[in-house]
Amino acid sequence: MNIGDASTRSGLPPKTIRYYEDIKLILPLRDSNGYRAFRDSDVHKLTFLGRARALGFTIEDCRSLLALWEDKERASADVRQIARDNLKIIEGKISDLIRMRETLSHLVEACAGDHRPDCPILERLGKLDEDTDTGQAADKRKVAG
Amino acid sequence: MNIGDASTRSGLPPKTIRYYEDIKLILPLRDSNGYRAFRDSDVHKLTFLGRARALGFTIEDCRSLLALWEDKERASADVRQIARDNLKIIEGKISDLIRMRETLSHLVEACAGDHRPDCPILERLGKLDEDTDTGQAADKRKVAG
DNA sequence: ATGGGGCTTCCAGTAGCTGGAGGGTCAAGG
DNA sequence: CCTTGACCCTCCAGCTACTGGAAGCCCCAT
Repeated sequence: MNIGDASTRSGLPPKTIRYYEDIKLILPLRDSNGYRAFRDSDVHKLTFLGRARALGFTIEDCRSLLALWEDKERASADVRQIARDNLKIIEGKISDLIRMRETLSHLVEACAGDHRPDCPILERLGKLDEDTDTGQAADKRKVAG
Repeated sequence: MNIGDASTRSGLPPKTIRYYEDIKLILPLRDSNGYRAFRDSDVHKLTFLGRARALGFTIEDCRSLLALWEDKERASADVRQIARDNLKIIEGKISDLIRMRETLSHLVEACAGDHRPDCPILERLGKLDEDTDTGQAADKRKVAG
């Protein structure tokens, strides 16, 4: 199976598949003409990767999950730990984003949005006195986006 | 004022400040020794930028907002439009992340997390039959993170 | 033989910084 | 006057997870 078919079946773009080979997440065979030759097991892995990525797992998480997936002796606790860590990260991003949404939606509502220059949004961003810093919880964490 | 003080006052790391100068968000003066010389207005802009970034605005948004902030003839509608677009993006990210959290938390709960290899998480990721793709809504949008 | 699509590699760029090397500057202390 | 240490400078590289594009080979149908 060539990369085009593997792409269709796994739902991942060819570019992404080549990238995954590059970083050694998959190791497809090669035909004599140099074309990648995907086995069903490769496609299966790609599908796995697509789903894991869609659930927010990083590439390195995926590498670990894939190894655990292939290890029939694995302990489910290992998998669960990775998933829980990811869940924590996702929850952190959600609360950061919700805080942003709160602030931003209040500001948007407060802004007349007409031809006049008066704008609570800019006032808030430029205010000198108060500490209007909105990023308290976003200290170390990379805020989603 | 040197970059260290500007950093302390604005809350942004020196590296970030240099980067902002690099991409021309700010244009501090220079002392004869080559050190950047920050005016109060520069620090004020940096603070503005820090707050805008904390609210999820992109660098290019920030550039526009800064221009509007300086333009005393601006229409508040222009500011509001940028803020609303950002709000939409944030809301999209939130719903993607909430979908991920849903799926992931169910899976984590379903997983025994012990020494045994049975694991619903891996089963779900590797399943062959059903379309368990979780990323329907995340098509084009870059899912937060 | 020619055309078109698919495949290959490699290079560069995206966003928004961050880390580090290698070196200049400045004020205080000995 | 010299050293020490905290600053500051520039430039290059790297992070995540791809994506776009150029240049060129391969294969099949007409």
